[in-house]
Amino acid sequence: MKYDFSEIESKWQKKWQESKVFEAKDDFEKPKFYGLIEFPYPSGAGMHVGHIKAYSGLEVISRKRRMQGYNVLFPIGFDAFGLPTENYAIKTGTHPRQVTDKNIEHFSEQLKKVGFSFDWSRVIDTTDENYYKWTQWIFLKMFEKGLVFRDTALVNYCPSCKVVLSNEDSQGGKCDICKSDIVQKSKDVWYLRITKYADRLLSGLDEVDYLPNIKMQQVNWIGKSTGAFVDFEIKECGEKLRIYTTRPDTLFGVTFMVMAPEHPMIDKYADKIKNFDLISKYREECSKKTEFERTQLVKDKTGVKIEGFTAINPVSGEEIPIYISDYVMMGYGTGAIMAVPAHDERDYDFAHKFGINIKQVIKGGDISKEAYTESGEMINSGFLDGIKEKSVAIKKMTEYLASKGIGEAGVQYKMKDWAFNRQRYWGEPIPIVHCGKCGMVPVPYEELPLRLPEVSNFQPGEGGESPLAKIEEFVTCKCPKCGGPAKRETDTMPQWAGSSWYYLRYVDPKNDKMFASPEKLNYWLPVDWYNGGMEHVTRHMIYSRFWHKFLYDLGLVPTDEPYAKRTAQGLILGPDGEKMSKSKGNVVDPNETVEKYGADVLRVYILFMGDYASAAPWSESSVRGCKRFLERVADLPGLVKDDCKDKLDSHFHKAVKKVSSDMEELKFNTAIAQLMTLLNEIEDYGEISKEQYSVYLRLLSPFAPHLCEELWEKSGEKEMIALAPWPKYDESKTVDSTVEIAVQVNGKVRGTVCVAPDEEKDSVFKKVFADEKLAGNFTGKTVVKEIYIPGKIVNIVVK
RNA sequence: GCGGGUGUGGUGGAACGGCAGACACGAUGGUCUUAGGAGCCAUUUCUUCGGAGUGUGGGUUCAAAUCCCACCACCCGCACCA
Repeated sequence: MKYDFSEIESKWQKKWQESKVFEAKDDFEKPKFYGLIEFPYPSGAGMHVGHIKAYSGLEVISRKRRMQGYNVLFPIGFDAFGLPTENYAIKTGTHPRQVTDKNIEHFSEQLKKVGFSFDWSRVIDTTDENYYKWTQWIFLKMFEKGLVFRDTALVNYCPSCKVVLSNEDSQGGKCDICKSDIVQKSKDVWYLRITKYADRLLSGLDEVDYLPNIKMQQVNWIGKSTGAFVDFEIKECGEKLRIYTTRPDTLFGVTFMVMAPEHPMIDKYADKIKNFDLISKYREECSKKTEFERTQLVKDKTGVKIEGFTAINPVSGEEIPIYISDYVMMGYGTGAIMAVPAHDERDYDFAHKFGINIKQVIKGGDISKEAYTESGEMINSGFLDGIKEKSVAIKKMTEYLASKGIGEAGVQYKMKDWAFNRQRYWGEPIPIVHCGKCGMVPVPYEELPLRLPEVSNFQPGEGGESPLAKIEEFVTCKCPKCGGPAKRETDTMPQWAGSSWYYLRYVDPKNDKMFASPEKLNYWLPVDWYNGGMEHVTRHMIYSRFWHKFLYDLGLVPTDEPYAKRTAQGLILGPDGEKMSKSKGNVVDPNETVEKYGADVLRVYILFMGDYASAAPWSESSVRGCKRFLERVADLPGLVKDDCKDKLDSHFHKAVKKVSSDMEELKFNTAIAQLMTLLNEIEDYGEISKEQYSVYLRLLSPFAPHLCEELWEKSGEKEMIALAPWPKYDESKTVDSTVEIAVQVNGKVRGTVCVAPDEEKDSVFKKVFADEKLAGNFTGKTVVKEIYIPGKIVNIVVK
């Protein structure tokens, strides 16, 4: 058959759309499969090959599930709020709404050309007011439950985008969007109290099936540590300075203490500090330091001794000096530490620079050279002396602290509360009203959605305030509580808001009474399999797990965790092996491949190019190889014979087994390789039965659906292959009647012998020793040991 | 620095502790052609043809790419988290 892919592909894309085969049915009797891919941000640049790889994995799984008889929900939507669209709108003077609509249309068209089996009847758009109504609704529920709070804080601020960023969006001190250096700025910030869920976000990981590296990253991100809080009295003012430590066992080794520059006690007792001028100067220097300086100068500790403050070690009674230094941060623990230079590298560096005494309390290492951070026998530690186990010493000290009322066991997390506002136009308005009399008042639920007003200028204000602040009609309003004059909040939600619950909306996208009906949620949740990029494993995933757990606590969703299983695809690198980027000029446009080789070739190539979870470079010549493969498949009908012998039968049973299981394990490359091998075998043999042909097409159809539909139809089938039953295999038929196994002598392969898979040992060795080619290996030697693993190998040890 | 991962032909990559290099790409030779960046056939880890080979060096085992120990290189997270 001539393989006219463009004709075949447009024909079947049209048929799929018209017949609605990929629309999920709310048939609660059928077993369900909910496959989720990360919905794209519809950028003006259009689709990237990375999108295709990200979607292809679950695309083939979803197609397989339909063939296995599942009711499949494989939805698509658009995460369309966000800065790039807004920046483009500012640049071109177009409204973000128009930009978004145009981009979504363009994106949809491109996705359809690849033949993804998405349910296009459930498309969602986070910027649609019928969608963001519910984003605001959930926010108000959180407000109601005390999970939303406002605070003035030093925030990560991007001077270029003029926007406050969360810690997650400013990793490494760079803006996630424009890569500019972040500065610290004092601002009013809305927070979501995600830390309240820290422990459950951590323990919930035990119940889900995420790839190990994904779990690990989330565990790291949450960053739980256990230790103790200890109170040190300050002699001069009598107040207790509370610190957090993971090493209470080293309490006897404390030789100084350090406070963060922003620690409130410094201002509180300014009059008692003799060198306050010096301290103030140091604090100023710290606030000016860029993130770069702070991270690059880690080894070079700076600080100032607080003259006039002396702390008292609560267990030894020793008097110890207190310093301020920016190696201690206000944002973690209590903003103050006990320093044990003998057993902590950072404290050691600091003590070394400032000439502070170093007191060893754990035996081992060489304290004159470096801090000893391993475990060992406790010394110079009063009642802990002689203990060799770190955990025992920690336990004993913690119990002692608690019994004396000078401390207690404690837990800390690296994860911070979620800064939840942006001073931008293209986001969900925060539905809160500020009333002089009543304070912060939520917009009543029945007034949702709180719509974005029409604005002509999307440029943020110079002071970093939202463009909404300039719209008088929007800002001025009545307090929903007292009816008095009030002002609306003008900040909008961050991009991560809409994506925190979108998988819930897919279940019931047109519901106007609720974000989704309980019956439908009950049936479809949890998401059975979620695939996406590693870059979203810490931010988007943790945020959405948090929202989900919140909704679960309100009884609004049926499961504690949203995603039962999570995998991640590897990057597609440029042909040069580098990460694709416009500046390197190594970006591959998927549309060109579709035009030139067809969507089926593109799909097969992307899944064949390498291990799905690893990065792999693009290779156009390999794309051509996949084209050749499909062309040969298109010629397969010529080999179909009615009276074909069943010589290849076991090959087919093996292939069904391998392709089926490889797909489940994300090993699409070897699944396709198996189909290639089978094709080679068929061509070598020269004929194939009608039934075998049918099996072959069904196995290949998730990967190359257009071509397989066409061949399927040509072979006389009336129904689409998309709903044909997935082939089954017979385990007993995957085993050959004879196998050729290797014969090793002293571990080296010396020949082979043909035996039955379960042949008796005696019989096998009779054949081995009768073999003329092998005989030379035994002459003049004594057989010491005979090893036979049925179906695998023979190894003979001789001397 | 900490955490995780990877290391196999010219290339992408296969390989439940059991014949390393499946499947492809590329290359070489042949065939068919006015032509070949098409198709088909053959060869393709290295080799002094004895063997040697999965980053390096040890170990466990009848048997190691695979398990254990040490080291080296690269990639990805986090980064003064007390």
